Amino acid sequence: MNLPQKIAGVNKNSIPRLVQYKYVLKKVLASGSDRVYSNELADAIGITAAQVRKDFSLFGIMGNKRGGYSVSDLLGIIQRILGSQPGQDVIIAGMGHLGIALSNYKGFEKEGICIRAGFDIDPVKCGVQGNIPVYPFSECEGYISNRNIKVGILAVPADAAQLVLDVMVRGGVEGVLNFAPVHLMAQRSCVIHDVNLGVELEFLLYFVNALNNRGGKA
Amino acid sequence: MNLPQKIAGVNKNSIPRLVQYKYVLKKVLASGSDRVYSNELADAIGITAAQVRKDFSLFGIMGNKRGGYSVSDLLGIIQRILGSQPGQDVIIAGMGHLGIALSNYKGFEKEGICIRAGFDIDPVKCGVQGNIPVYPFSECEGYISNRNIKVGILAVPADAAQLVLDVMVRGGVEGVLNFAPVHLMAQRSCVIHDVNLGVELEFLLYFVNALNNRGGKA
DNA sequence: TAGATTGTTAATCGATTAACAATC
DNA sequence: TAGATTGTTAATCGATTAACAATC
Repeated sequence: MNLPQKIAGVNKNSIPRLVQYKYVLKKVLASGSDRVYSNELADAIGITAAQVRKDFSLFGIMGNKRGGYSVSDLLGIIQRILGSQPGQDVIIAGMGHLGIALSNYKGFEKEGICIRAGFDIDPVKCGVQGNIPVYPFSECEGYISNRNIKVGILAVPADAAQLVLDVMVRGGVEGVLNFAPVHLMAQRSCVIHDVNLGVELEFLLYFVNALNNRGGKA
Repeated sequence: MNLPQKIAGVNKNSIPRLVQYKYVLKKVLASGSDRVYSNELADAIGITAAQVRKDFSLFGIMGNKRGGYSVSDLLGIIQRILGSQPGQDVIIAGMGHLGIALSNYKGFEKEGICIRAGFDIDPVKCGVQGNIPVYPFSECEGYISNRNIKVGILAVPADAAQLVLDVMVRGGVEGVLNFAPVHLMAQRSCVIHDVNLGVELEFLLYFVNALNNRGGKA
């Protein structure tokens, strides 16, 4: 199972934007202001004000016809929609540089996300890496089921990814963020969201190359 | 400037799929086969065969009404479309764990991509990290212009990102893969492609939370 | 040939943009 | 009030899916 196509008719593309609005709102709030306009939010993330209002409309978010939106109210509503509550525990399989980078990621904490532990087959990587304890991969399934972990990050090589996913799913994980460049299949119901860094870079290269071949040396 | 909206009427979503087809085709070729069917490609990346044929149709790629596609031919055509040629030089600004992870990324090399160097303000990070030389950030602009680097990866903290982008653009970069969680603006023409790992994780969390709130404890 | 797969067209679906009435 | 901003509807745009004729 990949991403579910539909959650109650919600525009899938609006979700990452809600997350971005949340980030911006926190900055605005920290800056002391409690009022924000749709065009300010739009500028802050590089979209149009109409898009912002449309997103809000889809989720029934209402502002004030005159005075924009209350930052703190809006933040609360968006956090509720996203399910951002304290205590969202996550584990990481594969503590290479990417795994460590994610375990160090600033800002997860203030979204209520806690990276609890890492797992690796390499004993050298076990112990403590950065902020989190790292255990042998053999303990992964038990850890997940004992602590009722719902989300895992897959940062292992491509050829190990399916096997590691199977272990995570057996442990009881319901969602996986997959950085391995392979298409995975979950045995049981588990949402898989793929992030392929190679594809992202090549996607960019396409546009750089395409623009050059238009202007110049094609 | 963010991603250009249109390159000659091409479906933007088909580009990352072309990259994925390329990966699959290389595997198939390595396995010794030189024939592939649209449904095989579809299964390998988790989409439908109709989507594969539609993508090909958009780029004028033709197979054989009976026998599918020649893997080697198809690979050549897709590589030409993507501009995958040897000698695509890339540099990285910010050699934290994410920067190092990217510099170690297997598989860039066989796509003709070469991560040439890293840059960091921290002298401790300079020298050699993994596979590439790391220079003081002060040398970044000169390096880019001297070596005619066209693409940069931004793996620095959010508050440094705009400044580092400005330097890269002054050096002559035409495309940037940005991992910093801020919306950047380029002075001159430069394609910016954002990858926000926090957003990706929260996007996944939304679906996990939403599915739970449907079935159970909402 | 008969069967299977392609390439393309038309239909559907979904997302974004534009426009504007409502209203504070 | 006059002006400005919202919330929503309609129009547009783009992407995916379905269907099927073409054909090897």
